[in-house]
Amino acid sequence: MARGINKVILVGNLGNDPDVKYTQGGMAVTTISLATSSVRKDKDGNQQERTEWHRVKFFGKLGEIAGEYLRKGSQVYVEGSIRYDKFTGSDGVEKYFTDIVADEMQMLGGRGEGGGGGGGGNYERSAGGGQRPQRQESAAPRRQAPAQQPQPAMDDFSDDDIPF
Amino acid sequence: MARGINKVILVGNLGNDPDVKYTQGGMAVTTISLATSSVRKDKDGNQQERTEWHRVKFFGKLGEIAGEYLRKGSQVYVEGSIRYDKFTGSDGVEKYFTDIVADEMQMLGGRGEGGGGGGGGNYERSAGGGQRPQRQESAAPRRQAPAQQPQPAMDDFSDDDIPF
Amino acid sequence: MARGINKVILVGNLGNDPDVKYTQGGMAVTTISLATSSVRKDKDGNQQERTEWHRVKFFGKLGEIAGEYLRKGSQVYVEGSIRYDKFTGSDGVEKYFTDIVADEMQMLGGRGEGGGGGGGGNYERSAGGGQRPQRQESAAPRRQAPAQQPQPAMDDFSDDDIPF
Amino acid sequence: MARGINKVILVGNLGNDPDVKYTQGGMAVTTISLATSSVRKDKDGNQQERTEWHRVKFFGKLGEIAGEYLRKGSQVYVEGSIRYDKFTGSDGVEKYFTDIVADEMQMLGGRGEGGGGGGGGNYERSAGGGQRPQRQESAAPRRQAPAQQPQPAMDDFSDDDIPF
DNA sequence: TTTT
DNA sequence: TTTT
Repeated sequence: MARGINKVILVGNLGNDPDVKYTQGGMAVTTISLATSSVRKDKDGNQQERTEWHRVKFFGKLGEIAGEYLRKGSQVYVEGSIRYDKFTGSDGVEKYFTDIVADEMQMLGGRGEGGGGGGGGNYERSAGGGQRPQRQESAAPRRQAPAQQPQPAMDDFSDDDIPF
Repeated sequence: MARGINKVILVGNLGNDPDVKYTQGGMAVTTISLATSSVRKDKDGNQQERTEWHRVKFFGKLGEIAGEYLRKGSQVYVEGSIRYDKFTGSDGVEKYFTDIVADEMQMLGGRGEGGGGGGGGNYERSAGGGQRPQRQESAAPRRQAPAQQPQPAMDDFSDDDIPF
Repeated sequence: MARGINKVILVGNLGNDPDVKYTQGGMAVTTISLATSSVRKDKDGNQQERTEWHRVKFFGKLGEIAGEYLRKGSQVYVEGSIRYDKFTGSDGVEKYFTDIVADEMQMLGGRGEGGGGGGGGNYERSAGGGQRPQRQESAAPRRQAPAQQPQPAMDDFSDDDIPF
Repeated sequence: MARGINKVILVGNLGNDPDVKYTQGGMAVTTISLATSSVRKDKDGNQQERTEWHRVKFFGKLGEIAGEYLRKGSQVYVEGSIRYDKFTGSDGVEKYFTDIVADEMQMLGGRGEGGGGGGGGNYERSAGGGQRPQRQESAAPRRQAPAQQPQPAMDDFSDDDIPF
C-alpha cells in the first residue's frame, strides 16, 4: 500500500522551451527546466539570491499540454513528486538524477485589471494549437533544455517509466 | 505543543481591491477576496464551473505589502492556514466565518518571453509606494470587499487577533 | 478551464468516529471532524493553544475507506480543497458552511522501530474489514461528529454534490 | 526579490537514526534519510512498489530538535524546499546532490483512541532530553544514514550553508 | 537557462 | 466580485 507523502509544489519560470519526446508506445515525455529563486541574508548581512533549477517531467496527456502551451520564460504552477534515479554510464560511473514528476500543471500570468492597457500574455498558443499533436518521433528537434543536472540519454527511457 | 498541520495553498485572482484596516495597536489587517475556480463534469456529462471565494487575511507587515501591491484582478499565490470563527450578532444569532490567514504571499504574472511586445504587468504599485503607510484609522475608506461570507464589524477585532 | 489552485493539507486527529451516509445513488459521503492545534504567544507572552475543527468530507470509494478504517482519535493526513456552501434554513436564515473535500487520505501512526515493545496501532480495522460495505441507508446511526459548524440536514445532499 | 515557490511536503519514515553534525560556528546540521513509498500499476497490471529515499537536512534549532527526538523508524512530517548542489570531488569528477532543506517538522504517531491499551509511542526522547546538546564536534559517530545519494564530506560545509 |  |  502507499505509505508516505511525497509532494512538491513549484511556481517558477521556464529557462528554455520544453523538450518533448515520445516513448516507443507513443506517450509524450516532456521535460522543462524550471527556475525558482529566493533570497536570504548571508552572515555578513548581504542579500544573496539563489536559484534552483528543477527538472520537471510531464508524462502522457499532461506532457502534450505542457509541450504545446509552455515556452521559455513562461510562469507555471507545478504539483508533483520527487523521483531519484541512478544510471550507470558507459564509463561505469554511477550518476544520480533528480526529477520532479508532475501530476498537475497550471499556466500563470493572466492580465489583472491593475495591469495597464497593452497586450502581453504569459504564453503563446503554439501554431496549430487546438488539435492534438501528431505522433512525431522524428519531429524537428527543439533545443534541449540544459538542466542543472545532465540528462541521461533518451534511450534509457521506455514506456515503463510512465509513472502511472 | 503544536499538534497537527493546517496548511492552505491558493492561486487565484482578487475580486476587488484589498481592504486595509488597522488595529488600535497600528497593525495592518488586510483582507482580500480571492477566487479559485475549477471545472467538473456533472452527472449529465456537462462541464460545470464552480468558483470558491476565499476570504484571505494578511496581518502586520504582510498586510501592508498586500494592501500596497495587490489590486482587483491581480493573480496571487497565497500560503496560510484555515481559521474558523464564531461571532454572536446583536440579534443573538451565532454566525460562522472562515478565513485563510496568510503567512506567505507572492504576486504572479510577470511577462514571459512568449508574451508579445506591449506592456501590461499584473499589479500596479500604489501611489506613494515605497514608504510605510501612516497609521490611518480614519483613512478614506476603500470599497469593502464583498466576500462570499458577510464580515463581522471591525470593532470585533483587536490586536489579540494578530495570529503570531 | 480550471483557473486557480485550491489546496488544503491537514494532519490531525478525529474528534469522533466517522459519519457515513449514502446518497440515493448509493455513493458514500463520509464526514469527519478533524482537529489541528497550534500554539502562539499572545501579546502578554503567554502560550496560547488554539484548535481548529475541520469538517472533512470523503466521497465515493474514498468515503468507504475513510468510514472503514478511521476512528475517533485516529491521526490522518488529508489533502483536498476548500468548499464554501450556503444553505437557507426553514426559518429563512442563510447559513454558511465550510467543508474540506478530500481527494487523498492516508492514515498515520504505524509503529516505528523507535517505539517500544507493546501494542497500539493508530487505527483499528473495523469488523468485516476487507469487504465492501453494503448499501446501508438505514444503518444504525453513528454518533454525529460535533464539528465546529452545525451541519445541514442530509436531505440537502444529492448525487450532484459528489464533486467529481 | 524572491521569485517563485519551491515547496516540498513529505510524510515518511526514517531509515536510520539522524546524523547530527555541527558547523564551526556551533550550529547543528542534522541529516535524515526519509522513505516515502508508493504503488503504481505497471503496464502488465502488476502492483509495483517504489520507494524514494529523501535526504533531509535540518539546520540550527530545528536540527537539534530533529536529532533529539527522531529515531530510525520514526514517522515524520517535513516541510521544506529542494536544493541542488554540485561538488567536484578530489578526482575532478562533478557530483550532484539533492537535499530537502526542512523548515518545519512534526513527529507523527501519537496514540489515537482507537489504539489499544499498551505502550508504544513513535519516538523516544533521548537520554538527557531537555537540555541543549553540547557542542560535540568529536562526539561518538552515529551510524551514517545510507541515503540513496552518497554524501559529500562534512568539510565541504561551513556556516554559510545555513540557509537562513 | 528563467524571472524581477 | 476575479480570471480564461
